Amino acid sequence: MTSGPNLNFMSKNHLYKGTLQSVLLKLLSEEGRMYGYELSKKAKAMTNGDLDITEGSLYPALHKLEAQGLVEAEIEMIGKRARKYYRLTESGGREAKDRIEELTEYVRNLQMFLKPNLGNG
Amino acid sequence: MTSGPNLNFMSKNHLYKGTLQSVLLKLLSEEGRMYGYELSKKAKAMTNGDLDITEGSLYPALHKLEAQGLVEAEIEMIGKRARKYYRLTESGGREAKDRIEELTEYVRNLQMFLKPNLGNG
DNA sequence: AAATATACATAGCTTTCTTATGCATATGTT
DNA sequence: AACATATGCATAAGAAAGCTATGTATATTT
Repeated sequence: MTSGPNLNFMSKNHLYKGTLQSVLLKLLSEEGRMYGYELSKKAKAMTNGDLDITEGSLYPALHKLEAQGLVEAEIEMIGKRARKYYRLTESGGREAKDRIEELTEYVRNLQMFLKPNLGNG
Repeated sequence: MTSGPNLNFMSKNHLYKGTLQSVLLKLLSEEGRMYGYELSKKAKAMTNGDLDITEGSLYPALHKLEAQGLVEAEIEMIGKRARKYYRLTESGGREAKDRIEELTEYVRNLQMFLKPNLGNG
């Protein structure tokens, strides 16, 4: 690496704390069926490279969602490699809807907080 | 209170995880000089009642900001009661500016994430 | 061949926040 | 007067979330 240094230091992940489950549910509710690695890449792409979900967060989070009955998994072999696809359960679908609303309101509130004068604009 | 029950249960605080210091710095950068209790009330008012900064979060956070040299405190007696006013230091002012930018970008990214099709609207 | 990307997983740690508790004064209600 | 609520600060103990580090293995690119 002579020319392009890795800019992976100083990620802004800390702000996303508390949003991870909601983010995963949102993606699954749109794409229908995704696997872990795919989820993390998609999340990153959709947040301008800001949200870098590490494996240490991602997989435990997915397992937790599964344990809560919000998603269900299915392993698919791609050549010799196993891929674990997740999709929302019925209750997961309802939960996703709620979480997305909650996230949306949260964003609206943060925006109001940042620009109180433009709150109703 | 016979008619209006307390709706203090089920706060949505969890989403705000990671934003507390930034929120405090933002308020101080606008108001110039505030005390703890005032900060928590103002934050709540500015987020539609959503962000309820408890004392157990608030005071340790302020102490940490002080230890980092970002704010400085001054005790003022109101009658017999002590009030601790905080204001940004010079480096705190710079930090506040950075944090506010970061928060703004974060909100922008979350919004893009929630409505990718309206991203450039 | 070596490096990087894909793909999953878990243990241990740190940070952040919540709950619970404590103390004290001021104000409003009955 | 008594009681409840609001104001105002503080800390200890615990929970929750996420990060770092590590492990394993296949696929692709250089």
